[in-house]
Amino acid sequence: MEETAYFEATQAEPLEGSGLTRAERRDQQVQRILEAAKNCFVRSGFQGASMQQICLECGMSPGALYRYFPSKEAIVEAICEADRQDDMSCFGELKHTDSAVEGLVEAAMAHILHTHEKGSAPLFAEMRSESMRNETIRCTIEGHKQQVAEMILPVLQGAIDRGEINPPADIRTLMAVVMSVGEGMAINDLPSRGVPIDQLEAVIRAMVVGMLRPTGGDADGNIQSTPGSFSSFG
Amino acid sequence: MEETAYFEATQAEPLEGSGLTRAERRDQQVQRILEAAKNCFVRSGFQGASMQQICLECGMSPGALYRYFPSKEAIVEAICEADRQDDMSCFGELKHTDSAVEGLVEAAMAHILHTHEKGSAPLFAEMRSESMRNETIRCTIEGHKQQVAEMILPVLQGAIDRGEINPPADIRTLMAVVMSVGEGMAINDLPSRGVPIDQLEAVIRAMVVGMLRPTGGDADGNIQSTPGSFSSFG
DNA sequence: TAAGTGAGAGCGAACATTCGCTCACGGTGG
DNA sequence: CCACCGTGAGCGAATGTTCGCTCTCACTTA
Repeated sequence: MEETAYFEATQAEPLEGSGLTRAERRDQQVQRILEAAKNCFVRSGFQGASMQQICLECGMSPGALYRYFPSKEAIVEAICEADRQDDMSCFGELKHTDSAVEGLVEAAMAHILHTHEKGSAPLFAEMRSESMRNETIRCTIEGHKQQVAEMILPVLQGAIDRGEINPPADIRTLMAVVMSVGEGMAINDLPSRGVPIDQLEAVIRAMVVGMLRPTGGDADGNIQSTPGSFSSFG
Repeated sequence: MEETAYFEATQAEPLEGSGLTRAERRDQQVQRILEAAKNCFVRSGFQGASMQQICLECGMSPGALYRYFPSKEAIVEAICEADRQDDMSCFGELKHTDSAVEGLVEAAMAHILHTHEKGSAPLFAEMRSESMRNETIRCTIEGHKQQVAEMILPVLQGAIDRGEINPPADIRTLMAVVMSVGEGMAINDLPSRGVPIDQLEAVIRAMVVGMLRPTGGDADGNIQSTPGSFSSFG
């Protein structure tokens, strides 16, 4: 039906027929609706926001809006899909890392900062609770989680196989905890609460080190050496 | 029969057990409404659940229900308040521990298991997203967090002062991360996803050890003290 | 003890809104 | 000319809440 093509050209210039294809203009309108709906959903929640509010926010009549989306639910789904796809971009560089600890730390920090900058924590919280009762959104979220897990897992498994890390539990449990922890910190948007980034990173690194237990030679893992002799053998 | 559903549930039964004061009966009715509303809210969300659904669930007419709560919002607030108060019970024993690591691990496990058994993760997710736009609920949640923080903080601060632990960041950041991590794991309800409890505890302990850096412990996370721990190995 | 009383409990139809959504119709670019 | 874009009044259903009513029961009074 509708494609949620994700163009960087979010500069939805007001409706001028200035040299735009019909398809281009259509995409532009879709984007306009999505952005307006996102604002409304953040403000009032999926169920609390009304179509009238969305119409008002994007300057369209109901009839016009319903030419682009068949229902309110479709808008919600499109927004969730786009948000999760955007969120995934943080984990792209995970493949190129050779240290499991640093890879996880970087991914966590990227995720936290990305969520903070985009201000998408409220929307994610909304998605999270909506997923408890909406099948489609649950699938969207679960699919996203699955994809993220499939990026993290080989990194950890590889490190285990090479003997670089020695986690205290099987990898399935480890993954579950890692994902939950990441979600908890992203949704809480710690930077907005005045938590300094470098301090945050230090705690996260310590946490990751504790969970993964890098064996002896973690060269690049610049763990702040403590005066109190923090032993790190496996 | 079907049409007089309200009458059947309400007036017939309590008449028998009339060893009740008016005030006692009133409390009983309030509880009945709260439980019914909780079910509805878990099923459909705060905004999605209608007063009619709640009325049906607790076997009362709208008129009767509105004698106990002035508005739907008041019911939501009462439920959030009760849920958070119940949630707090997990952290009561934190004072009696002498090991910061074991205290945190026990508190985390207690919280996770409590949330799992009560099945309150969906309600908490709902509260979490509602708190983004509802002032009263935000205060309820923040107040709860504050109280939990005030139980954890002195344990950590004491351990730092005594030189038992050496965290990689200041205690404010540490607290923020600990709270976020705890929330992330409670809300994800890992036991219900098949994560074994002992494995989960092992990872959490390793995580806590990593964050707190006990000066006397070894890298396996086995702390010598605290025989009262309900865990075996890590 | 018997009759009376008033406040509270409960019912459920009805209230004014608001909801998501539709449709007949005017406009416009290709 | 046709195919699309956009309008906005309006649909039926559902929303949270109210109100006039009946009934019950702990209480007073005779």
